[in-house]
Amino acid sequence: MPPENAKRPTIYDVAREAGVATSTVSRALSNPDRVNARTREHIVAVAERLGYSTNPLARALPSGRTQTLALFVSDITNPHFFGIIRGAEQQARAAGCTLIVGDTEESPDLESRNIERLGRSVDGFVIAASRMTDKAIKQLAAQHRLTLVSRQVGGVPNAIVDHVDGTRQIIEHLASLGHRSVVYLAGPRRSWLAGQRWRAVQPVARRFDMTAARLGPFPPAVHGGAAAADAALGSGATAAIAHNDLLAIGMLRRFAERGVRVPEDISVVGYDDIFGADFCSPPLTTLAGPFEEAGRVAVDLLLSMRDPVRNHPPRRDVVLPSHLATRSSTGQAPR
Amino acid sequence: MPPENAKRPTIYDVAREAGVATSTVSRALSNPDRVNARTREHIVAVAERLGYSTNPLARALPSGRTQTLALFVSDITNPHFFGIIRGAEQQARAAGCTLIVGDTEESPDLESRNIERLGRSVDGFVIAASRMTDKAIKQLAAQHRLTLVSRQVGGVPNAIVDHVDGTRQIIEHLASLGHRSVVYLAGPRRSWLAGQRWRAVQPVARRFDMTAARLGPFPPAVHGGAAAADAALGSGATAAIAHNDLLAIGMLRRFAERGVRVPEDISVVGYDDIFGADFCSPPLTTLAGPFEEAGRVAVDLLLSMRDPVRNHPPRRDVVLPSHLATRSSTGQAPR
DNA sequence: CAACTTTTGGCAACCGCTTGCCGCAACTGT
DNA sequence: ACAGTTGCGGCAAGCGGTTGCCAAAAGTTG
Repeated sequence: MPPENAKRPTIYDVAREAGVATSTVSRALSNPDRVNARTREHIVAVAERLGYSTNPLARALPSGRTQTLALFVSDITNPHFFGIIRGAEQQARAAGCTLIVGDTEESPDLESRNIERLGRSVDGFVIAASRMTDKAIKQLAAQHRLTLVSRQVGGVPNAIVDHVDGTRQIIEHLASLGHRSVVYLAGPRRSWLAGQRWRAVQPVARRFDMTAARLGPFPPAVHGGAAAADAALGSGATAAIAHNDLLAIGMLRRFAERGVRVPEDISVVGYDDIFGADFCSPPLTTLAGPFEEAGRVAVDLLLSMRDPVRNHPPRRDVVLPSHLATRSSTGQAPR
Repeated sequence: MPPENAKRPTIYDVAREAGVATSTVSRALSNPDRVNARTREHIVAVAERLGYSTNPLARALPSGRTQTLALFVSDITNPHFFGIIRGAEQQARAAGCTLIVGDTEESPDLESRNIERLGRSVDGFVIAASRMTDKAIKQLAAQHRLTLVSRQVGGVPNAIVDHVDGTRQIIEHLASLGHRSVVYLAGPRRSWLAGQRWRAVQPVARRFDMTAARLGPFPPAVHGGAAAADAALGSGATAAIAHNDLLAIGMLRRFAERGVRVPEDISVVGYDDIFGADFCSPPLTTLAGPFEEAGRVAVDLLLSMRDPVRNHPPRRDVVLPSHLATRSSTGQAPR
């Protein structure tokens, strides 16, 4: 028996069966106040009996509203995005929307191509950790409803976790442990966060009279850790700040291989507090943040662009607080 | 400037501009052989110039084909599903389809509700690690195109990793290390895999003259590990097989807390070989499998249901080979 | 050159639902 | 009792494509 063999009932079937016009059925179902309570009940009962359910495509065609949102993440295999995905999905569901999750595999091209492709069938986009240029984002934002996570571009609503303040926390923590020289292992060149973080490292390091160097870029994945670890060691710094936890974990592994003790010989810090950061060895000191919340906020911003509320100017640049999860990968600087 | 203010050109605009009928435009774009090469080129050029792109919704309405597939996983925060998601997405993209990924949060209700909700706007469903009953699945499969990952239900196409053989590998490995008693820490009652695995444990254990016990169910997450570890210890077994790596990692943590040495005091094995299994401490022995492939196959099966090929009966019950990733969490049985 | 086949393009009817506008009937106030 | 509201339901025109059917044009054949 092939599926879908029996045609599903339409609004016409319901109308005929209930002895009313299709418009009445439509209104009874989606605009309840517009029709008499008695008729509505009757229609609903008939619809129920026939097993009617409205076809979202047909509904979306005239209105252009699909009740669907899309979320793109730069690497779906990075547990960091879990929180964002789950938060976004919850919020979307709460608003009666479906969420499409897509992986753009670190490719700005794939980002814009996906957006172009889905443009008509989605009410808006959230892009997490976009790898596109500012210009490309602005251009896309002029054509489509768009919000960002972990990225700020003039005029485009976004939600970020405060990594500038977070970086301050990291440096202060390292300073308090007596470190005088720190190295930042950078993420991909296209990553906005990578630039921001490095820019945040410098002034704070200066304030604490530490030397700071940047190395990289490295692929923001575990396999990038080996090269990063070797480079960090070569730099002579006593503390290493990795672009993210994936990279940090890869570094820890490499250090273990080479017999370098963490934190006795070198301290390591990551960003994101991903799954695994608390049980790698040694457990990783890392900057944690409310990423689930960031996902929720980004969807909220998107929905408020779609359904603008009077006297309620859309928020932009929502900054969420971060905090340092201090674990054993950081310790007293070797003297 | 509000986005979407300028209406996008339709097929009518292109037709008018090119001086042909809409049907010709439609055919030129989607059925190239049906129109003269010269006219086609002209139409394509005009379409290009106007920035026309076809509205997928309008296209989907008459045909019922949306070129969209949905994948539901039982817990999107379990890294195990990464591979499946990525594989499915790649295959979907290769076929020109969009993939919707949804999290059903271990709830069979959410599974069926989601399917009901998306039924009309999607060409088919893949469910990974479904928590629904056989009956519910069969019923849904009669109404919708549906394939499964990590689940077998009579008649419904599916892709699984061979956990029966995998379980044999686990037991043999433990037997070879001198273990005589093993305990299986079960996953959720609704998990089909949990049942299958336990059923696979028994005969093999018997063959090797080991005693086997089952405890649980435990939530298949890190936080379920504490209770599981305590229970395993209480059972007196020298080896513990956890329902999945999340649970196993939680157990390792609890053992560490309680000062129980792994593998000296007790050996631990998991399933799935997730991100983190190789860097927890001790690194986890676990059953690995080609899950990315499983995701790909499930999408393939789905597509072949949608576009049946002559003399090409649909495959079902695709079984992929598994292999044991042996690490330090298993060792000689204590005498 | 007539008769016949094959291309090629147009007409118009859907696909299933929403919504602006209209008219009827019941209700209101004087 | 009559004109003026108001509430409720129906008509029909879209939304933007696809496609079966048909006719005109072009090509083929004897």
